[in-house]
Amino acid sequence: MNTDVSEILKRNQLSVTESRRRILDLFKNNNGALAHADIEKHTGEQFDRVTIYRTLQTFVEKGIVHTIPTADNSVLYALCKDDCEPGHHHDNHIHFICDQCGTTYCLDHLTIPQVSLPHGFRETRTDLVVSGKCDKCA
Amino acid sequence: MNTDVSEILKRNQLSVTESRRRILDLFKNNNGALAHADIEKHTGEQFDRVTIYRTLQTFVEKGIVHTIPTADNSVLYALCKDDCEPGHHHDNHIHFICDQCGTTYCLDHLTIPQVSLPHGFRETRTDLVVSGKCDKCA
DNA sequence: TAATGTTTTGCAACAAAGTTGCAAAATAAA
DNA sequence: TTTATTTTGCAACTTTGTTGCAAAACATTA
Ligand SMILES: [Mn+2]
Ligand SMILES: [Mn+2]
Ligand SMILES: [Zn+2]
Ligand SMILES: [Zn+2]
Repeated sequence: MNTDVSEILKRNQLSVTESRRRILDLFKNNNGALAHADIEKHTGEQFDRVTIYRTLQTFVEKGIVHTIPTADNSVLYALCKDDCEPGHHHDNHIHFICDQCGTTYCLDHLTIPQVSLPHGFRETRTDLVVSGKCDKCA
Repeated sequence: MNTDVSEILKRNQLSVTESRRRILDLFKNNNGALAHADIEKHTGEQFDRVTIYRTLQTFVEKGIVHTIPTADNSVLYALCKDDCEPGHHHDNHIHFICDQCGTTYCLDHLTIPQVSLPHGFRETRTDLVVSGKCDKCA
């Protein structure tokens, strides 16, 4: 599993460091989305807060994880499963946030419908976030 | 225009205070969305930061304005045009955020398409936010 | 209009979240 | 192994948001 993670880092021209391996590993073994605070909890006192911020930022830039906007103004991060590239994400799937348990699901098989914008408007990114209760909490 | 604004406040069982009139007026004369910082700028040193926070919170609760989630983790507020009620918003329209000029548009005539969720998932709120370049910046 | 009760405001103090510069440590390249 | 490059942790700081409480503003009633 570590080799797996290291491969991803190398493929993206990133130095393989302990924090990056550890954080990427967390995403791999946690098929929901993670907030900055979640990562801080899971990694304990192991890494500095600043390192986590910078690592997440790097991962987003490289197209390894994508961000998910939420109604309550907290940023969530989840692994990219599509062929995302630096500066150009393709995670056009719907996200579901459970109000009860807090879990965020990447609904990979549900693609975001095409929106026909008013004349002159150019789309570069679309987020479709549904919140409510998940199957376990309903 | 002030009477207009006062009416809205009274209709929602809110005391008519200067800060509430002023802030609601801002929304009326600004048909995009406003961030907390925007309001702080427009009203100058007139009101305390805390008052603005509390006023926005009150407006959201009463269904006078609604929030718009953004990819960059900043909360935006916009006037409700539909028949929103306390604790129950009906602003199911698409939002567009221009990366260039920063303007946020409520695309009232574009309703959010129905999403068929996996079995057991219950929807309570759906946000569809498109970002890119608006007609003025394209 | 004036007196009274209720709500809202501003202040201060605090907590949480995020950013930046820089020297030390870790990693990659030679 | 040595050297060059990148990343990390620390400290200090900024920005954003929250809370308790007394003073001020507002609504109500007489
Ligand atoms: Mn996702
Ligand atoms: Mn809107
Ligand atoms: Zn749940
Ligand atoms: Zn624009």
